[in-house]
Amino acid sequence: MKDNFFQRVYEVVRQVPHGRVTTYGLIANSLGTRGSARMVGWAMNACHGEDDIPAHRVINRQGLLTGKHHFGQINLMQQLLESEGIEVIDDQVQNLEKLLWDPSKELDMRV
DNA sequence: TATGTGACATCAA
DNA sequence: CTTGATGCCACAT
Repeated sequence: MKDNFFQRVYEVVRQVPHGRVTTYGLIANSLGTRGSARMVGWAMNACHGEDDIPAHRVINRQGLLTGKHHFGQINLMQQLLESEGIEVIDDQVQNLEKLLWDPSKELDMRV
């Protein structure tokens, strides 16, 4: 099982640098499925069955912690981000463009 | 088999 | 500027 699609998403998320964040659209874009950012979120929904998936580093285009509700505890996601040195205010990541990590750009996923 | 849903993104009005 | 509607692909029922 584990379609390559999901594994790809997990792998990218795992490779997100510490203290850095990425967005669903960016991941979806790097996967080659631009616009299907939902699949990234959907994959994350299944990330509970995976091991170490820093889903808290994955946020939406607005830098909003949309998926915080799925961490089991709403404050948890913000706590984790702040713990990494990321400034989060009102469930929103500050300096998003500075912390934003583009896998298709920073990561050479030629294959 | 078909329908609905989903942690989003983008376009149009 | 804001709000609404559509698309995307995979999974669940």
